[in-house]
Amino acid sequence: MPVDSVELARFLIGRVLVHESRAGTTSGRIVETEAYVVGDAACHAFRGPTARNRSLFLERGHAYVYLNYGVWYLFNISSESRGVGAGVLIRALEPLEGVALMQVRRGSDRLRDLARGPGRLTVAMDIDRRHDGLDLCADGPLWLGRISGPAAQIAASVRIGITRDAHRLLRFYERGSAFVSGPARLGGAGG
DNA sequence: CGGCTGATGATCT
DNA sequence: GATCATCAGCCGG
Repeated sequence: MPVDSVELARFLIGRVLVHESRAGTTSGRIVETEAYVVGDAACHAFRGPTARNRSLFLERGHAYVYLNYGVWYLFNISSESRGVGAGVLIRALEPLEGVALMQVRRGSDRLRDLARGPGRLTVAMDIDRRHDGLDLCADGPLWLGRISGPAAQIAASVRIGITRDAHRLLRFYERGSAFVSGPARLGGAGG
């Protein structure tokens, strides 16, 4: 696993996220991420640890899950050494296993929309605060698997939905994927 | 497809 | 009391 937050954000594109829940197993291929780095005013850890964000300060590879807008859980992976607050937001998955279960959880049959967007993917995968702080590289219900499919062509853009440090190109996604969230016009930079 | 808006509640100041 | 790392639904072209 890369030592740098931006490297991790790129490294995660194409890898599989698996949740083995009581209701069944769901998994998806990560197609979109955003890095929230050290010294980044948009990062929740920017002002130091709190009860909510403490998982960002765990060794890289731990889950940070928080409630956004009082409605949606957003799933991140801590990305630096223990004591350093930074992480990678998982923004979209291409559904692999457990599509039928995802459809039930999401209340929708539309494959493309099941896990396209950070709030949708936690619903489809049934990820919430119970998973906050889990080591995603250890034995457990939620874990990171290997690369799925051919090597992805990765593009970069500005991050979505933030106002501070908004100009930085810290969003990464698989070029051409139908499962990437956000307006298409944000695409185009890098590769 | 792009643009807009209300919902909604934990968290932090 | 302000601030959100969003989403579904609605509208116009």
